[in-house]
Amino acid sequence: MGRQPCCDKVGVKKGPWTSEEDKKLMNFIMSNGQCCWRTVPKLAGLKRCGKSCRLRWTNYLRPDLKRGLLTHSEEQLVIDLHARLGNRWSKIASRLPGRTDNEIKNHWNTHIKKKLLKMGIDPVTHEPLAKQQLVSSSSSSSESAEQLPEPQQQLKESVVNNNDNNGNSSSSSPPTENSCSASGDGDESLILNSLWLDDTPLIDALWDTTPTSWLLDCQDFGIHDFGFNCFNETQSNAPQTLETEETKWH
DNA sequence: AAATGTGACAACCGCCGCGCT
DNA sequence: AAGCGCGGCGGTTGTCACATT
Repeated sequence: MGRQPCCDKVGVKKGPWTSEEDKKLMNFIMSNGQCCWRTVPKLAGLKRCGKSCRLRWTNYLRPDLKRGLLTHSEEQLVIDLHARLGNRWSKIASRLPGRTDNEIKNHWNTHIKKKLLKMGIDPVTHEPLAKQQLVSSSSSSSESAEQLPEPQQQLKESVVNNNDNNGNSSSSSPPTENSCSASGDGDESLILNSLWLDDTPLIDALWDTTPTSWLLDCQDFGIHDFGFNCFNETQSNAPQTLETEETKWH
């Protein structure tokens, strides 16, 4: 005999939350704290599944949440962490204060993924698409027919090297990019250890000192057009960008 | 101005690991 | 020790808003 079910799916409301429901849930959590989600809907007077309440709270109602688009620095950080961790959105989110896994996942799927594809980078493996085509010539996928120009190859390599340095400044063997893909597992424990042991705030600290910001700098005009001058400019502007964009969103 | 297409985001679904009974 | 539910996670879908034709 285990526990009682989280909710008897009969009479459980679905769909978008109303402001009334939000208020009830918010009031309940604020006065009682987060505990035992199964009982929350009953005690808070909600006809929702406990799971739904938890999701609503963590993704929307939590007072420490930032709202609005991810900032430049956050986006860069997400890309870097994704290269290391794959689709482990909760792990990625844990490194971005005020952001939820759902939010980051959505942003990845709607923004970053497309940007990387546009730049000729596979959003799953973070490898240049042209390079992948050489390896697996059988794949005639039409996802992106763009060829990767030479300069980007060099830049991409700098990303790889940079990632290695960031996460593994210690003597442990640096992870390969393939080991970071959603399916790959190889040295991930090492990667994770190095990430979790590193308590320095990743935003700004990680990216402002690295050449990887080229990824985002190139996003708007396409890979064929970028110039290298943008690096220094953007790096020096990054902190301001972060600040201004954050204040822009309530 | 209306119809259609596209993008963005909130929410749901199903699976998994852990801990409780 | 085994079974079961809870909480958490990642993938997917639904819906709304905005852009384009």
